[in-house]
Parts: sequence; C-alpha cells; structure tokens
Amino acid sequence: MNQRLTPRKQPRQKRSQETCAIILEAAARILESDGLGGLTTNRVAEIAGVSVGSLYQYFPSKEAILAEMIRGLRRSLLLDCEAAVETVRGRPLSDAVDVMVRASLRHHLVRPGLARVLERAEEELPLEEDLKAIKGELMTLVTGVLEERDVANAGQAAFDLIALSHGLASAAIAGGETDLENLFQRLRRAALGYLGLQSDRTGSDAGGVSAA
Amino acid sequence: MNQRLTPRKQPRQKRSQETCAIILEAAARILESDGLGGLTTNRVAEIAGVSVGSLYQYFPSKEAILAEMIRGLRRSLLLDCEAAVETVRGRPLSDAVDVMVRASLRHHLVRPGLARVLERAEEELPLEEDLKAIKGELMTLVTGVLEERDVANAGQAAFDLIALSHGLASAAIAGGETDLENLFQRLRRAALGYLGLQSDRTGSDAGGVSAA
DNA sequence: TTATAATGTGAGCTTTTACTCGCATCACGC
DNA sequence: GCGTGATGCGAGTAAAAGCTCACATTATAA
Repeated sequence: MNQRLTPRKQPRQKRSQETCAIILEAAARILESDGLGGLTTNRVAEIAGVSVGSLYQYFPSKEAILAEMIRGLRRSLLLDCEAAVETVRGRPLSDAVDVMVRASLRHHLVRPGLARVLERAEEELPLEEDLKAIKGELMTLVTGVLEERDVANAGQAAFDLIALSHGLASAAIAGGETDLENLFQRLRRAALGYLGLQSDRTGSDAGGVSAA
Repeated sequence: MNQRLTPRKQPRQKRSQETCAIILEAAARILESDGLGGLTTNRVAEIAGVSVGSLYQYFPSKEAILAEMIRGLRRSLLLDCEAAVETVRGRPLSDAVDVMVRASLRHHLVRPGLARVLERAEEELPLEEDLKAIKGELMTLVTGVLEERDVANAGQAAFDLIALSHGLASAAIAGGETDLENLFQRLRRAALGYLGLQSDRTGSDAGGVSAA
C-alpha cells in the first residue's frame, strides 16, 4: 500500500539523466497550465516526448514525480536563504530581515504558478522525512539569525515570521501583483512590525500605514 | 464542458433538505479523515447512507459538493466578522484588530482539518462569482474598519492583514498548536506591528519579542 | 382514494488513468 | 565486431470513479 516516493533507480548514463530532467520539466509545464488535476502520467510522458515505460523506469508513481519537484524547490529555497544570511554576518537585525525577505520573495517569483501548485501538492502528499528535514533546516537557520541578534523566543518568532511572510507573499502573487519593490516593503513592514522594530523610510512615498 | 457548481435543484420538502445536509456532513467527514483524494461521489453517498442517484439529484458534480461546503464556510466567516466589527463601533483601532483576529481564529479552530482541505480545494476549483463576492465583502468590511480609524492605504492594509493573519493561523494550527490565547497574542502582535502600533501588555509573560 | 409531483434507489455504463511487460534499441567494454 | 547491461518503447490491462436512467417509494393536493 505504501508507495515509494523516491526514484526507482538512479540514471547512470547522461542520456537517462536528461530523460529525467525532461520528464520533470514536462510535469512542471502541465502543473502550470492545468494544475494538479491535469497531471497524469500518460500526459507527462506525452509532453516530455518519452514513453510511459521510460517514465516509470525512474519514477515509481505519479507522486514520486511531485515529490522530486518539491524536493528541488525546497532545496533551492534553503540554499538561497543560506547564501543570503551569509551576506549579513554581523549586521543588525533589520538587515538580516531584509535579505531573507528578499530571498523568499525572489523564490516565489520564479514560476509563481508552479510554486503554488507544488505547495498544495505537498500538503496532500504524506510528507517524507527528507522534506521535513529541509523544512527543519530552514527553521534552524532563521532561528539562529534571530538568536544572534538577541531576539527573545527566537524559535517561535522564526516560525511566525516564516508563516506570515509566506501567507502575505502567496496571496499577493496569487493576486497577480508584480511590483516587487512594493511587495517587499510591505513584507518588510510586517516582519519588522512583528519583531517590534519600526520600519524606517516612513517619510517616503511608499511610507506609513498608520494614522495620518 | 463547463459544469455547474450550483445545486441542480432546490429541495422543496423537509426530507430532501435533510438529505442535502446529510450529504454535506458525510463529505465533510471524508475530507477530514482522508483528504481531497478520498472524496468520491460513491463514497459520499455510502457514508451518508443515501444512493448516488439521490446525491446527483441535488449536486450535479463532485465539485458542486465542494463548492457548497466552501460557500458555507466563507459565509460563516463573513458573518462572524461582521458581528465582531459591530461590537467595536467607535472604539480604537487596536480593539477592532483584536475582535477581528479573534473571530478569524475561532473560525480556524472549528474543524481545523476541514477548513484547511476546503481552502486547498478552493484553489483548484474555478472559483465562482458568488465566492469572489463573499471574499470581496470581507475585504470591504476590513477596509472600512481601517478607514474609519484613519489608516492610510486602507485597502492594501486590509489585504495584507488578512493574508498574513491567514498564513500565520494556518501554519500554527496545521502544526498542531492548541493554545488559543498564545496564538492570539502572536497574531495580534503581527497585525498591530504591521499597522505601526506597538502591541501593549509587553510587560506580561507572553510579552516582548525583540531585543532584551 | 387517487393523481401527480417530489424524492429515493442502485446496477451498471463509460471514461479515465495508473501502471506492466515483452521487446527493441543504444552505449560501452572487450 | 560483439556481448551485456542500460535505456527506451507503447499497446494493453485492471481498477477506479463520475455519472445516468429506468424504476420504486413517499408526500401532497383534490
């Protein structure tokens, strides 16, 4: 009953590695155009230009394809955030918030439709250990950043900041917003506000929200 | 090709109204235990103790069942929020934020699993006009509350507050949190922080987050 | 009671879809 | 060249799921 979500076999030759990549890209395009409901193994194979047999050589189930895509997405987010944090070693909290918010925002903006669908898919899949581990690493990363800046309750703050940023970014991008800078300012305001820091630049045009 | 998501016919007698309710409740239970993937028309009918034929008499498709459940959920949230806003007529912004946050939190806590699944379903369904209207009314309500309290950019602030509250509440409840009061304090902090107001009560035990 | 409309039934039709398997083709070491 | 394992193929299978329809039962009104 329990189906594996990991690849059936590792591709050994270049040819087969390309086949895997082509299959994943085809699945991505289908998800972007038709959503989760449009994703069928036959169709993925067709769009990819390979046979179903080849597909099942590397992915033991439809869910395995989704799981692999989600792994890739999560890994890239984690790497981006780690790199971003590196650039603000020793700098104050607001700078750290800035780069992390920017990193996660960039991440939402590459193939936004795909990211959304994969997040939904992730909730329906029985999430795997390695995926939980990646999520945990992100939490750890953010918690560390906050702890180093003497934020109390860093673990909970990390959780909350990730969740609220995610909620705001998702909603905005789903709503078709494209003004990256405006969205960034709002995310920044929310995050700094939660942390009890006043967002600066309140004098500028994109400025204050509260009472005039 | 386009399938209707509205009930096929209105139930005229008491008996059939009960049948409708029983069907919706059965669907809810299935969603809670097995998620979207477990929802099949045959199974809904079986759990409800009615025949598939009866089901299709009132719901022209599986999606129509989901749409009806979503409508119910949204309507109840809107009504709760409207009632909450009524109670703080003429009171300051922080009080208004309080009651609205509490209302939406309560709303997440009744059958939390069901609410989550329905939200996912809503994204996959081609969302209907009447659902968009309900969402719009909520936006209008919150925008009005903010405008009356002289919040600049009230429309955008309403959007952002709804989105970030939703993100935080969803994540927390999905993570199994049950301490309603603690969660409320964090939501409140996030919302007031975004609005540029300091969260008071910073002296208490659940208090300040920023640097010690 | 009886006519009529509303409601309820469930076997089964139809379509879709995940997945298999026997065979063909290709790459690479000898 | 040639043998062996890796890769690729796609018609076909079996199961699942959405939905219909001819018929049975129940309620309402005359």
